[in-house]
Amino acid sequence: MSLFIQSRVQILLPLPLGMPLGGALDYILEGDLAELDAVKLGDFVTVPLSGRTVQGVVWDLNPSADGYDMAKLKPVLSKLELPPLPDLLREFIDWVSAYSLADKGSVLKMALSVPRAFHSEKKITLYRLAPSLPEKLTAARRTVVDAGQGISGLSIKDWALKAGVSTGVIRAMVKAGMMQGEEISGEKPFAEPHADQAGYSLSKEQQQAADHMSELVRADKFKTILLEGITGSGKTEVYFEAVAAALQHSEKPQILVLVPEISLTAQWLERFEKRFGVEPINWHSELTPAQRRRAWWSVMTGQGRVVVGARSALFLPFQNLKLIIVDEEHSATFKQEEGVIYHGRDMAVVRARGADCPIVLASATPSLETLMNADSGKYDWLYMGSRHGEAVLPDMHIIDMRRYKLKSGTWLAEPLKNAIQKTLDNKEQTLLYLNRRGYAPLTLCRTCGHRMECKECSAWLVEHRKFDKLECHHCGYHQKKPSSCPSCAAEGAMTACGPGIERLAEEVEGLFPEVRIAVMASDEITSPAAMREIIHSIENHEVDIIIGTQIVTKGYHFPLLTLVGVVDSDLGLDGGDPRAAERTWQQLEQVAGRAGRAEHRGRVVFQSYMPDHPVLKALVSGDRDAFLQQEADNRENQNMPPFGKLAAIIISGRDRDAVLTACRMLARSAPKGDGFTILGPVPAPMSYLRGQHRYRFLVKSDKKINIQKLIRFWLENNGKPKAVRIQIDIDPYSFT
DNA sequence: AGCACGCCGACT
DNA sequence: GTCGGCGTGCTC
Repeated sequence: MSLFIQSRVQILLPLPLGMPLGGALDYILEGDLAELDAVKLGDFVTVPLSGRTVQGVVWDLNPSADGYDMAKLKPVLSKLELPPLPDLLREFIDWVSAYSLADKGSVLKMALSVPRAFHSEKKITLYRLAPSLPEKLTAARRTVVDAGQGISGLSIKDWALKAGVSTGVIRAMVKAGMMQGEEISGEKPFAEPHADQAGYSLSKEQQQAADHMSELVRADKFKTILLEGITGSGKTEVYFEAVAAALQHSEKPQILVLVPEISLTAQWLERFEKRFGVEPINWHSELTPAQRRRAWWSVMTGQGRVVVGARSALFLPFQNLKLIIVDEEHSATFKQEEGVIYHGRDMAVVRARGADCPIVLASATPSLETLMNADSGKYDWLYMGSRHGEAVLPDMHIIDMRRYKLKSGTWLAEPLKNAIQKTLDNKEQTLLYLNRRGYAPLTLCRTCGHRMECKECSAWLVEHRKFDKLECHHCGYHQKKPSSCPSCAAEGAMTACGPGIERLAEEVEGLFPEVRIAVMASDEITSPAAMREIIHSIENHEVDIIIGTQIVTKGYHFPLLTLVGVVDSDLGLDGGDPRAAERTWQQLEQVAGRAGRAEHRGRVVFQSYMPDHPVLKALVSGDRDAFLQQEADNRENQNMPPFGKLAAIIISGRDRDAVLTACRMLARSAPKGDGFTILGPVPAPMSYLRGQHRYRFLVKSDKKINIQKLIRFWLENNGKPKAVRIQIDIDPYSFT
């Protein structure tokens, strides 16, 4: 009779099934699956979808009956024998989808980005000694029994290893019934971190911050803490104490540490291992499928303790999340710009609120948003203003480049060259910072002025002499450098313009022929192992001068590094982006922080053509507060975040006319009202990217307006524009 | 994401 | 004539 019980359920499929309502699909539960409690929220099921079978997650057990035509519904085919997706993760997915206006299926897809995780799950068999054993045993079997007292479950291989016998002995014992096997579904567990071994000796300031955080961890409640510590103040060691507190405070706690670029954190991993005795669980996009499955399962089963990962780790199925740390919280890398567009730091706070656990935002240069939340008392604010140990803050000054005439094709002014020489004489290290990969950012024809541009993007092609090519940094397109001008055919007239770090390295080699140089850029260092190697060679003083881009700003600590030269401090200061100044300040402050982190006093030199710019003045005078206050005032006057809300709507497509038509349509139907304005359309910052034309609207509103609702209303009251894609970016990161 | 449907170019 | 290119649209 149970055959006649039927009920409607909603199943969310990990597929991008259309915007903006694209939610779960309706199916019917029938037969055994319709029995009471046979299927629960979060259960994994298989369902038919346009002729094939797909996996999905039960999202609603009692959907309103007026949805999809009941007669057309198809049945849920089967339930997979798996634990359900945790409630908190389901709620988080709902929240992220509602906030970012990305459809739920896409968000679920991120959470389930585990190849074949619930398909062919690994089975491992663990063995234990049988409760009663014969009196007489062979010598080998005796050693196994002696070694195995109180051991509950090991694989055959681990038993053999433990007892020092061959696997044959164990196998025979299994066959003879002296061992009992239990088949466990799942992956090999990760080692447990040791929280109780001694930590570091902390300064009084560090200890206070650590104590405060540990107390909040023990309080076991949602709370956001800004841990602000100047570069070199030892933030990592301090938040490790909060991690230790979380590990000690509860049963099977789980801890998430978000870092900006996981593949570049070799030093961080070493520090973690030193403190906790084991490696943490890594989560990032470059894991192999097997690594990914193992990490996901360890989190899903509650076995995994500490995960360190990129922003996507927020979507792991934690069972018992007790603490989140966001390291370098100001970092732009936390903003995901493709697919589901979200800010990892902001979503981390939401995740912590859902899990009702504390979250620590750590940075030497916190974002304006975070500082304002701390200032208003919404966040707890811990400040560490002194460097750990003997280290003192570096001495900073600006070189006014207008006073020096540089030979063409060179970028280092006299005072910086002298400073480098002096540093070399002292047997210390120099870091030259230039945030430009490649040899030269522009190649132009001296005869006709033709510029080498990407055909698919509105960007110049950057010369990479090392790889003998011109490359687009936006889409990856590359070609050989032409010997004659593609426009006027002039021979040998193609000229490199402007500096990239390769070219800077060339200049340095010319000036100091004897020195050992390391060039650090993302295209040179392609693996964590390569990074580790280069870091070690710097630590071992096998390098005198480091020439690097962005990636050197990430928390490295080199005791002998005493001089930092910022080759072009003005990069990124022009252009109307209101966030440019803040970003440049953060970047330069971070780079400057690399200097003099041990007993040697550091020195930082900024080369600039705009020495009076507020960013540089703030850096040199150390008067951060005045600078940030001015930034805050600017934003307030323009009603920009965090004072008002902002969203970008990007219309893109291969066919420019279709894009413009869609824009006109949207402009015509743009809602009007109080408390908000819709600006645009204008060409987006990269108006032609990967062969896609891109135009943008900006929606700017007061804080009290529900900007998501407004955008939904607008887009839903519009016919579906043809042949274009509409992307919504809530809280866009760059807003020119 | 798949998969079907559909409307234009060069092949036995 | 038809094989097949991939643009467009739909899936409970």
